[in-house]
Amino acid sequence: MNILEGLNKEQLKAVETVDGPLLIVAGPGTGKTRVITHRIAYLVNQFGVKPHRIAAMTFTNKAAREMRERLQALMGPISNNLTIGTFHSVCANILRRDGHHIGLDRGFLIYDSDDQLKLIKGCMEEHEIDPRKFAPRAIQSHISAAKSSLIDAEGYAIHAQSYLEEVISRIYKRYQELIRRNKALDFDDLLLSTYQMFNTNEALLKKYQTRYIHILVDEFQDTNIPQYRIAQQLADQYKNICVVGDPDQSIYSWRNADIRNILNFKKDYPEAQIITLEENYRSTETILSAAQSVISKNQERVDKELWTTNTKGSLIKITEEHDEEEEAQSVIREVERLVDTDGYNRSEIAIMYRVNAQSRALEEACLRYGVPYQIIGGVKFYQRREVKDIIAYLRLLMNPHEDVSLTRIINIPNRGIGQRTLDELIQYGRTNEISIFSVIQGIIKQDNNMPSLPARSIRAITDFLNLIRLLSKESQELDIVETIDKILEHTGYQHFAQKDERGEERWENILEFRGLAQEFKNMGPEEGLITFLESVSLSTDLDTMEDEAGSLTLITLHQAKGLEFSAVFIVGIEDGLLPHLRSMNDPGQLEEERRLFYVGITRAKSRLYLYRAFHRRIMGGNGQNDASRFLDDIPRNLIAGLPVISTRQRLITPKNDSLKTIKQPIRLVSDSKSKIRIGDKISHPKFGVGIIVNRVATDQDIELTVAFDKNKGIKRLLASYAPIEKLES
DNA sequence: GCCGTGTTATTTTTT
DNA sequence: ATAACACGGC
Repeated sequence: MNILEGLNKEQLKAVETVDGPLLIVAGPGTGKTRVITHRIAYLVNQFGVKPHRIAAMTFTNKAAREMRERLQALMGPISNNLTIGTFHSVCANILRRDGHHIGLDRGFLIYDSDDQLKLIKGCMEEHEIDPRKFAPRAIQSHISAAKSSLIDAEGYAIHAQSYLEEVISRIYKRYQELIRRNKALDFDDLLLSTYQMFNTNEALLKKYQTRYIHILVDEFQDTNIPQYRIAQQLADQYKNICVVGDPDQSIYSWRNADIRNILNFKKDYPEAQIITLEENYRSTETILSAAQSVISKNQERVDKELWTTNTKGSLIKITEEHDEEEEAQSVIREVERLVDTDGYNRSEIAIMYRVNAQSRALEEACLRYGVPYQIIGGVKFYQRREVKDIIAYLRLLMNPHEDVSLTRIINIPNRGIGQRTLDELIQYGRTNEISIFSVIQGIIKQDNNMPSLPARSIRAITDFLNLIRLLSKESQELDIVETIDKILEHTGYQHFAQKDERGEERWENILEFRGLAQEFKNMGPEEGLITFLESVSLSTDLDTMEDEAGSLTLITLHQAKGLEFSAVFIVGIEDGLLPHLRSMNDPGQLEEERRLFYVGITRAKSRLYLYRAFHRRIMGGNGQNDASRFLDDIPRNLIAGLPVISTRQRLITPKNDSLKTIKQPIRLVSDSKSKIRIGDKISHPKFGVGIIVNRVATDQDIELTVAFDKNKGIKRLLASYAPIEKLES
């Protein structure tokens, strides 16, 4: 198979330009991934570059996985030798291998922002800083911003000016001490430490520089400074650095992504070639030109004219609804119409929104109409309490001196170690700069000067110590799944998890977590534990998203980047939400919001729907939102639907509920369904078999409450919509 | 040490 | 409006 086949002129040029620095500016839908993968395959096949001498960095694990799969198809199993991953995972690997040069333990843990926050709170407590005066989250983001600017704690201290910076500086310093003592790195550390290690160890850097002949960076517009620097470091020997990005899709500045990297790239490599991909293969002409109109309103932007030979396609439909519930219902009805009459598959359709909270109304509507759906993000799987508990146990087996995890589970399930006792342990640990685990060991060995505790507490901490010791010992010879089982067994976690009312759900989550560990089962005990914990820390919901056949996708605009769907619904296009309230005052941030909208629009292949609601419950209150200013930027001739849309002012509705009455015509409940009674057994294509536990007939429909399988739970469905069938009992 | 109630912040986006 | 969190009583 010819790798160069079927590429357009620019794509071809991008693939064939293999020498020296290269910037590929790739608009949405222009075949970016295709170019990257073909370029890699071309390097290997045409020039005989060994796969292990090529590194490609992506933004998400999902993107990495996709790239790997495509390369596998293109060049077979040797693709396994390529270095492909997110910056974070690539750096984690480098640090596992060579971090000992800067005193890192091979089994270091990776802290997520939750762990980070706990540690920061602990530091603040130590320094007697009132969390009401200084929000821990704010401090956290300042520290993160500092690290993203390559400023370490010492550097920060030197330049701290204001009182706030003074405070941050103290916390930063202590935070860094503690995170090191816990043998952990946070996300930013993964990058910063790698950069610093290379900076201070020339021989080591040389080793990597010599190895990697080609460096590729995807989603370059969303890289931060350390990431760019690392890419530069790695590429410094051969200068074959290829970065691919689209400034118009830069939406992560809040995570310290620095769009100036693109400008700097041109400055740092004046000899760099620049190739722009402008032919869009994804969207209809209508959608593309709407996108183009929206983005062209940004001031800070290099012009780029996308074009397509695709057909005009349908007009963009803009719909106004009264409140978020009606918005959700209206969306779901249209989704179902697309499925029923236009032959769309639900998995080809996505609903996108600005903030996760918006998913709720949509989810409820899906449940009511019995529409199978999957929510990406939301309460993240690894963030669930029960899952984090088990992770904490695993981390302790890795390193019992890790205080954050220890404090988390020392009394979970309850074993009689209360706050009082724990405080005592923490306090002593702090003043003597030793871990809580060491304090416990000391007390039990009856070392001098250890805090004295009531006999009852001593018994409790002794039991805990023995538990951890037993588990550590056992886990040395067990694979990761068996280790999890031992944890569950010795802690009695199953009973603990199941006892409260959401118990079954929690237990299901644990079993799912255990299932995820299976993948690491055939590794050695330590290897498996390290790798599994790393994978848990670095992967997100999006990565584990498996296209559940036939499910509608609910997703934030941010997460949707890089994806495409036949039909896209963007909801909540209102001032305050789609330019988000927090971004409306700052022109720079406003432009980022517009880019976010642009990203959403350009996900759509053939149909685009834009929704807004007049009323939206915001933090309890009842908010009325104006239509988004961005709607004005879509030319009217591309829009079907409301004729008044161009004047936003007119869209502010009177307070009455007149719109509420405009409802979908009543659907008749079919005969077979109306016969369903309480106690009947029914089956549902997605939820399986369930039993009717309640039945309420309203004037228009029959609402059924159905108890499904334990992991699906209880759902309320409308008889007219839900694709259910009565089973003979 | 545990459980309940009241208070408070919290909601932007995530590797 | 919701959920985490703190405080106080048992």
